[in-house]
Amino acid sequence: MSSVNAWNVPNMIEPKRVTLHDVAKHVGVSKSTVSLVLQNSSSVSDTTRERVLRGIDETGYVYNRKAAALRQTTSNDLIGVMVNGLNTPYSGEILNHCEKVALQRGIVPMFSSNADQFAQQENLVQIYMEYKVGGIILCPAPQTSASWLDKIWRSGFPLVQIMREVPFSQFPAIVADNRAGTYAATLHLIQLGHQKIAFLGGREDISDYHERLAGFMDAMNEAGLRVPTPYIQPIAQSRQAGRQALKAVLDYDSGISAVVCFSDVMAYGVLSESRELGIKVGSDLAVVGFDDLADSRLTYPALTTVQVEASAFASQAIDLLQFYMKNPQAKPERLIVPVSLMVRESCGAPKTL
Amino acid sequence: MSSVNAWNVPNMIEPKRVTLHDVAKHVGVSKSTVSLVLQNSSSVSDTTRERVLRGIDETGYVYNRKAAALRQTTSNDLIGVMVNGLNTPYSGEILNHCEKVALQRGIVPMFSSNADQFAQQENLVQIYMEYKVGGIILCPAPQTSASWLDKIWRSGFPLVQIMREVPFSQFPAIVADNRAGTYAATLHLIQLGHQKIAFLGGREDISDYHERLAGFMDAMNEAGLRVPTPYIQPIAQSRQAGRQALKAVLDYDSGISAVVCFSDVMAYGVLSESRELGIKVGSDLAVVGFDDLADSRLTYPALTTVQVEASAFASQAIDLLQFYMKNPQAKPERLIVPVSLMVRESCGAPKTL
DNA sequence: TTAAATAGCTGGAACGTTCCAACTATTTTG
DNA sequence: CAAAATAGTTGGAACGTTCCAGCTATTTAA
Repeated sequence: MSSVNAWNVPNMIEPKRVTLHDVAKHVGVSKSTVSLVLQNSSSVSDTTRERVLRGIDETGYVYNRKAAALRQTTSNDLIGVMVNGLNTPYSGEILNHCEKVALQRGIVPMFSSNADQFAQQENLVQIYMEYKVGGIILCPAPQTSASWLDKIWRSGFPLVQIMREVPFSQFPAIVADNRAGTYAATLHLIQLGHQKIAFLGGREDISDYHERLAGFMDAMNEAGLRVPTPYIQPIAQSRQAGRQALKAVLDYDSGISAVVCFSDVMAYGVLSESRELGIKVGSDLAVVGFDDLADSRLTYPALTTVQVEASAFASQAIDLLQFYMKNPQAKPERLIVPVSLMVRESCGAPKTL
Repeated sequence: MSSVNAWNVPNMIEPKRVTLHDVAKHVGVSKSTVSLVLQNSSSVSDTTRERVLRGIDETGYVYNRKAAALRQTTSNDLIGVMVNGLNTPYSGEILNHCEKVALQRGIVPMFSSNADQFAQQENLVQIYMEYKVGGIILCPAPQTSASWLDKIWRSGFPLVQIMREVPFSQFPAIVADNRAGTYAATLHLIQLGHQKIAFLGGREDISDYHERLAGFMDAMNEAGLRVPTPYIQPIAQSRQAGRQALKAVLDYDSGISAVVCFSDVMAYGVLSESRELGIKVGSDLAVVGFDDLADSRLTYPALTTVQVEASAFASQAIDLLQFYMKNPQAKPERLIVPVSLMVRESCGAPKTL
């Protein structure tokens, strides 16, 4: 083994930190000049820039963002991004795209999750503030109030909501076209001849649930189809919940021939449960999801679902946040991410045609 | 709507930042005292602590971590955690548990992903250093070298590897008992009477692949079973890859009756493809995975798999990192996370018995 | 030819903490 | 009762940057 091992090398006691000043001395300029080089200032000649850059390399200098941020009046290279779960598939997509976009723009995202708990959200937003982030992207936990959001803004931290929004608040938000999505999905099922259609999953204390349910109801009402209360099963959203919800709803009415799921993950649960119950998805039961996770085209049968591009959330959220970081007084925008129904096999062949 | 809206409130121009000094003046003590209160120092009387705390509340003071960190010699309340993907299920579990553990200990994790690319890893670790993290937890990207790890250590940043480790390096690492895991899984299949068993998925440039493959080969060799080269399909790991790999391997030998998958995600792909091909998993084909994601007990059939507790990775990684932050010269530990075979339905009923 | 403008660089003050040595009461010890 | 120890508090010097106003040559304008 050619490499030197850590325990053979007791000199990691950091001989001394190399600072801007050290680089300056080494190169023979002032620290101000070195600082200007780091900031890509145009008022430094190419030759000195060259020399300083080399000096930085030779001394092994590493920039100290903490010191920099202390002096700077506004910090626009650090933002907080809080989702509702670090291990939920759709959030994962968001995080992934946020990181990509942020890195492209030279801004560093501090990721965290509120785990759908307001207390944790409060705690972590406090930490964001202590780190003096330039702004916050937030998927608000249940029980987040408009006045709380207001408090954050007034403390000087621009904030944009994603995926969900606090009811009756008017703060910047980027949400999917939830209502249109479930409407399209439900309409599609109705056109296939289904009449007894259930709506499975979601939490009643979160805005997107109501929007998606509304889209479903729109289509059902327009078609004059009845929706008995037990057809609606708002029992959170997880694979497990999907399995339970399907069982519950079929228990109530075994004639149900189609289900609209709050999310793809719910739908995966429905797929599993169907298989267990010996129900053939596609022919016996039509299933549609919401989100269009990468996996959804790889299930069998492939899942019909409403696509919401996670990358759109990510890039628009960062765009919008940066906008508010520059213009904190600007009018709050509410952006709608378009959706599109991806028809695959899980909704089956036409029944009436 | 009772709340005041942001755009009605043009006074968000931050009247002025409240500092330690302001709090001190407000309470009538020195800034040093306020600082001591913030650090929970025992050398401040209960009555003044009380007063200061109230003062902090009244002035709306928010702690400035950047300023604090600038003065502190060592920062042990901020660490970097880099996984190989923000949107891969197992990494999601790790992130989730890391956040939980970190928050309990009052340390803030900066999450990021190297996307399995060394260049991105280098870039982000540089940023970690610029933020003066106290240490780094890293799932190393392919092509990470021992000398690179050494460089990080020597710059004063303790680092522990998780899930994988750089070959021929001897730096702290926490890895699953990969070899024992696939050995147990393969042995189980052999005992069920299977003889033609394939190994699907994984990347040859990452350590865990070789360990898992070795465990598989151990069991096969011990049983005297042949493993033609095409039985081994190292084509990354994803649901898509799982589908492809199964097709490829059955194409080569349709007599294969069992597959050991590099990961659960691979196995999900195998499950989907089997269904598409009309192969009954459990009776026609035995499938085992690796990881035991939460979903794996909810698939149909439920997936037999090797369980590796993500929470163990998370808490042990943070433990170990904190240890090295305190004792940078300590001998590097290599911790093995135990695994256990979870027998469910996807490996089917005994064949020979 | 002189005044004004500019390009390039500079030293010092500031940012908001923590650390340190020192200071004052108060309590304990011999 | 004096000396020593202790509990509680304090001001000032760091930490490593950025910002600002100013400085010196050089170039441009009049």
